[in-house]
Amino acid sequence: MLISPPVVRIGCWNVNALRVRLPLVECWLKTEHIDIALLQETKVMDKDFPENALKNTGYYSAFWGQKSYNGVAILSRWPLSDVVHLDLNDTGAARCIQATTQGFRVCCVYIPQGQEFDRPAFREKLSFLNGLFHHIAPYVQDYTPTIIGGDFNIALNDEDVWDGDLWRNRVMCSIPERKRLRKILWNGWTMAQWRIKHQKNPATWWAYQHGAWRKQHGLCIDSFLLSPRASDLLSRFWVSQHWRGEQHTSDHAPIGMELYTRNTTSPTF
DNA sequence: ATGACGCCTATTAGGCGA
Repeated sequence: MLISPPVVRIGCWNVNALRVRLPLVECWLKTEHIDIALLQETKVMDKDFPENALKNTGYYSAFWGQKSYNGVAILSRWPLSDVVHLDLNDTGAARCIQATTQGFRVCCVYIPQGQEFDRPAFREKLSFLNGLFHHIAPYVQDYTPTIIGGDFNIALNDEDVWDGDLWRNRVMCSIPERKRLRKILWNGWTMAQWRIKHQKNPATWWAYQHGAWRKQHGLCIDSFLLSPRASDLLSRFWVSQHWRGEQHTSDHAPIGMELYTRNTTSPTF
């Protein structure tokens, strides 16, 4: 029986294929003392998900995968309940899974990258963002602290990109997608990055090509969005960029945050 | 440079991601 700690540590990582990354992911979970993890791009079907290996490492898991692409999972030291698979843009892609654990509602999202403006994939990206807005809107005023974490594939501002001028109006930085993410934020969600409020937010993704990591050509596209109640509990936020420098690593770095588990004064919900 | 890197699927070449 685990004793409730005063804080809970939540991690989030686009792992780019869980099976090849499992040793690195387990190393990350252990060294960063992660209690709850949100994983994207697991690229593994449910029948092949390494549930037993993770159980032996100390985590329950909820997962929704498919062959070759996409795939999301939530790991927790505590049992997961109310697990739902959400097809937010009616494409059938395994891109959103939600569960409740240790009193937190956790929603793990892998937003489509969008490819090019004239492709269906870009319309599906905007449609996913519209669907996400509506799905999470009721949670803003809910007393259960809610966390939306994942790979948003959107750099919200030019300051979130290594070269804002070069990236302006390209996919991941364009006005339509930024508007949709900002609309979600304006509805009451807090980006965990705001807790550390740098001039430039720390990057979370560097392309495998072009020596992007070596040149520090990165973008901030991974985040946690916190409901007001969760935002009230936010203690720390960090980007663990060094994992991007490992051999055989993902093109994303993991992010993490610490939330207090104490009660806060209840407003009149 | 219709490239590059790395993973996937399926068999050594093509699709996709970002």
